[in-house]
Amino acid sequence: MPASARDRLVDAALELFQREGFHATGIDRILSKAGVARMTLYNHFKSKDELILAALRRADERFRNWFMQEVERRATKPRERLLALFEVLADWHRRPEFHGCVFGGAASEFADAGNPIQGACLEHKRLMLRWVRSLASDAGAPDPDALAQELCLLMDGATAQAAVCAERGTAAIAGRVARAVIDDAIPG
Amino acid sequence: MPASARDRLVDAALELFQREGFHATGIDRILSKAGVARMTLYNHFKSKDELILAALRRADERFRNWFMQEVERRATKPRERLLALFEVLADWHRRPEFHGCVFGGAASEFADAGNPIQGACLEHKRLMLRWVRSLASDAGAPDPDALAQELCLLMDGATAQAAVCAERGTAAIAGRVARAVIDDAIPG
DNA sequence: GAACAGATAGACCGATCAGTCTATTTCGTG
DNA sequence: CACGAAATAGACTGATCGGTCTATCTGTTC
Repeated sequence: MPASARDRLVDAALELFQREGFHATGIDRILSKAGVARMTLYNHFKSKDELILAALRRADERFRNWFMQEVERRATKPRERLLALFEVLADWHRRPEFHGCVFGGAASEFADAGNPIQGACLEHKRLMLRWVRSLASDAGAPDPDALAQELCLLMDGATAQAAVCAERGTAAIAGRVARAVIDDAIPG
Repeated sequence: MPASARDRLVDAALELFQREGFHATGIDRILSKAGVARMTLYNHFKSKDELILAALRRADERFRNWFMQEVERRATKPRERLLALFEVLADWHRRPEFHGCVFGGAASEFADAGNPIQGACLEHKRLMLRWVRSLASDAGAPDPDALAQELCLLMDGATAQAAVCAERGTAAIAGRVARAVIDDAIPG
């Protein structure tokens, strides 16, 4: 069963947005990449901004699912899962199609206050934070909220640096700091 | 003495680029904001990309000078200067015109390989890293390079988060982690 | 005052932008 | 087979894009 026109649109849009940015990607490029007619797009989305929102929603869902599965696959003990965060992060950064965090890019291209695209970026970060907090809680952190904030900050820093530098060892640096932070935060 | 047409162009361009992004900012908006004629721009720069490069060069120079001065003003002892990094960072994030790191935005909008704009972003990060390394060295860190990488990663993480979240307490979290990292890295 | 350099306004170019509309075709369901 | 929904190609709009060109004007400096 081939993917629906709508799915192909969102996939094509997401890939182009990540690779070339949002404003730099024209509707025509998305259409030809998805192999879809112009009116089909506007039957499913009332504007490019709505397509952007759909693409970000898909990016969030896909990325978080992948990330969570990878962490669970690599470690079972809660404390080791916190460390595994940074191994999975390194894997992501090493992928040839890695072009930085698409939510960071979206937030910088649509920084006008109250833009719903901003909200989608915020929601993604919020969901990631909540998940890391649950890991921190499982690991017995006395203040799981603080630990999660610190670990998410380290992940965002490594990703931001990896997006600018071709050098991709930033996740390892973040992981090194994370180990100290975790050891410091979790008794025993 | 009024600023030269060229200076006004670069200033106007930089402000618009930071606030609205690079592709989203048209030449006409820059011209009218700078109060400069169209041909004057193209007498000084052969293309919009060259204007972008000039704006990034100015951003780098201005930001680094301000940051270094603020750190030096706040602390004299080398170790305290490392901690002051995150106070100055917090000040930056609190500024009403803060819209994230313009170099991160540029890198995400011009991610095509070999783009000179990428090079300008890389150079900025490289110069910041070098300066932090010299601070770490002054503070007696046995491995100033590693400490500087960790601190820069923390700064980038705090800035990336502050750009997405309206909540701006991220520099304080990074500073908290930084203190532990510094205490761990520097003997005594 | 003459010559020259730099800035000016604004018309103009071809390309592309997001979005609309029509007319045709495809295809699963009753 | 017939109906209707969905997708198709492609023409079209008005606006804007980055960039070029000309003709005028302003302000130094010999």
